[in-house]
Formats: sequence, C-alpha cells, structure tokens
Amino acid sequence: MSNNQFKRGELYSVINGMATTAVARRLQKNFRNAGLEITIEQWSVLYHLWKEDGLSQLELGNRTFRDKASTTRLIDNLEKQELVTRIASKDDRRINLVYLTDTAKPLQQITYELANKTMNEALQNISKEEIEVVKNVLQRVYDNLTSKDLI
Amino acid sequence: MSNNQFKRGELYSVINGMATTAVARRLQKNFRNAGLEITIEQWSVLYHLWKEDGLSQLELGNRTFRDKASTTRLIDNLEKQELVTRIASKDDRRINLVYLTDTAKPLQQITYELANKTMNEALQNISKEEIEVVKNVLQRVYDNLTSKDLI
DNA sequence: GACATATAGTTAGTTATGCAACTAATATAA
DNA sequence: TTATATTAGTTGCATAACTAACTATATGTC
Repeated sequence: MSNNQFKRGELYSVINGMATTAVARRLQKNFRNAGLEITIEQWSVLYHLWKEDGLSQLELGNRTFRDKASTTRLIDNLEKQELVTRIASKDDRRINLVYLTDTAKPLQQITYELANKTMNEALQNISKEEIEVVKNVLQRVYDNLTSKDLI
Repeated sequence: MSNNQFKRGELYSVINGMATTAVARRLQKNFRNAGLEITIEQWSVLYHLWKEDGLSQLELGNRTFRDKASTTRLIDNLEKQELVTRIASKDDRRINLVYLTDTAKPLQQITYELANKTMNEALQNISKEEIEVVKNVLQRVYDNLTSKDLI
C-alpha cells in the first residue's frame, strides 16, 4: 500500500516520542531549579497568551493541541495560582476570554530564557539544516494525520 | 554559548511534540476501531515483552523510558486485564519478572499491523532519507539530555 | 415566537505521568 | 556478624490526558 514498511525494531522509537519527553522533562527541571512552580503544560498556555492575550478557551485549546476538557482544567489550575483570569465575553456569554494577571507578566522573560537554554542543551551539535528537516517532517506528519479528519 | 538561538515563534512547536501526540492519538483510535481495549502505553510494554519476555519491571521502565513508579502502575493495569503476570525472581526476590499471558499473545500480530498502518498514515509522502534524518536527530537530542545526567 | 440544532465550557470517570517517601531484600564494610 | 548502604518495587500526592455526558447560551427555521 505504501513504501514505508518498518522493520519491527524501528517502529517503537518513532512512535514513542522519547526525545520530546526528554526535552519536556529537562525544561520542567530547569523551571524547578529556577524556583518556578509552573508545569510546562501551564507554561504552554501562558506562552500563547503572551503572544496574544484574551483568547477564548477553545482557541487556546486549538493553539496548544488540547481538547476543551483538558483546557478547562489547565485554566482552573492557572486561575488557582492567580496567573490568569476568566472573563465572560460581552458578545457571547458562552465564551470565556482568558487574560494574564500581573503575576504572570514577569514570568515571560525568565521562562523564555529557560526555554531557550533548554533548547540549546537539547540541540547541541545539531545543525540548522537538520533542525529544518525535522521541523518540516514533523509538521507534515501532523498534517497527514489531521487533515484526513476534515473529509 | 551555542549557535542554536531560536526565534520566539519557533520555540513552541519544537518543544510541544504535536506530531508525536498526533501519532499517538491516531494509533489509539486505530486500536479502538479494531475493538482493542488497550492503551498505547500498555501496548508499549507488551511490545517489549513480545521482543523479550520475562523482563524485570526496572528493565521494562528503561526500555519504555518510564520511571519505576509509572512502570509499577502500568503493570498493575496490565495485570488487571490479565495480559501479564508478575513472577518474583528466584535469584533475587526484590525483582519481579513480567511475563505475557496466553491472552496477550494473539494481540501481537494485530497490533503490529495497526501500528504499521498508523505509521503509513503518518509518513505519507515522507522519504526514507528524511525519516532517517529525523530518527538520527531525535536520538541525538535524547542523548544530549540524558548523558549529562551521568556526570 | 417556539422548537431543534449547534457551540463553549464543565464535570465525571479512567488512565497515565513525575516526585518523594516508604518497605523489603540484597550487598558491602567494620 | 552486625551495621550501613544500595536496589527493586510500591504507595501517596498532585497534575494532566481523553471520552462521554451534561449545562447554558446562541442560532436558524418554520
């Protein structure tokens, strides 16, 4: 059917995502060592709000590749830590717009530096060209698996 | 320090692992559609036992990149479903050797086919050379982040 | 305007993850 | 041989994931 037949031993490492997991763990560790209490999942939400504040929960879910139930709970926890607040949209009261608090704002710079540091640790001795290939391939993998759902 | 400085917008997609997540979701969906009740995490353990039965929990944790607590619970659930059994090692009674049951054995062929199908879906129009680059880079990322822990 | 449908978000239930503290068994050192 | 340290596994606690069922608001059609 396709020419991508895998030898048994190759399958697992591709699916497993061990590199992604290792990056996530290292970033979490770097956060912890810097005294930051947030999880990388929480950070992924803040990351998008720093780029554009006041997104709806659904839009945040889309941008962070989460379903709405997961997004709800993540924002519950962020709200508990007083990093974001939910404000119902005036136009459509079904919609919660999520806004950063003043507590969250100073975290932007330091978490960005720690993320950058983490990526430098992860990508030692890997060339820009290789990184480009990886990013390109992973994007196409994602597209292969999500565009079909629309048919 | 390093030459791998990322533009802000590039950071997230690399760390996020959206492609890995998409592959995992698709594989889970393909399992479900085939009437299989197992999670991909459970499958990842079975996968290694099919290659070599009777591994210790610690060894299974190493091969599936999990800590021992996660491994314990995963095997709890596999045991509940009667897919594996724990047998204490005669040489060292601290060690649990994990063995496949007769219930688990017929799953090997079908899950392998479903995993293969999933990879074919994921890797449409991606060349063998590109896949090689990705595998190689992800392995080096993993090594970059784990070898340091040994110092 | 009333009824059916769609949308945004929440909740319940199950599985999985990581860390830290713990138990039991084994190995090492005095 | 007794005390100490190490190792394999378990348990408690917190966060997070997905599915499915639910509530509340909005939209569309007759």
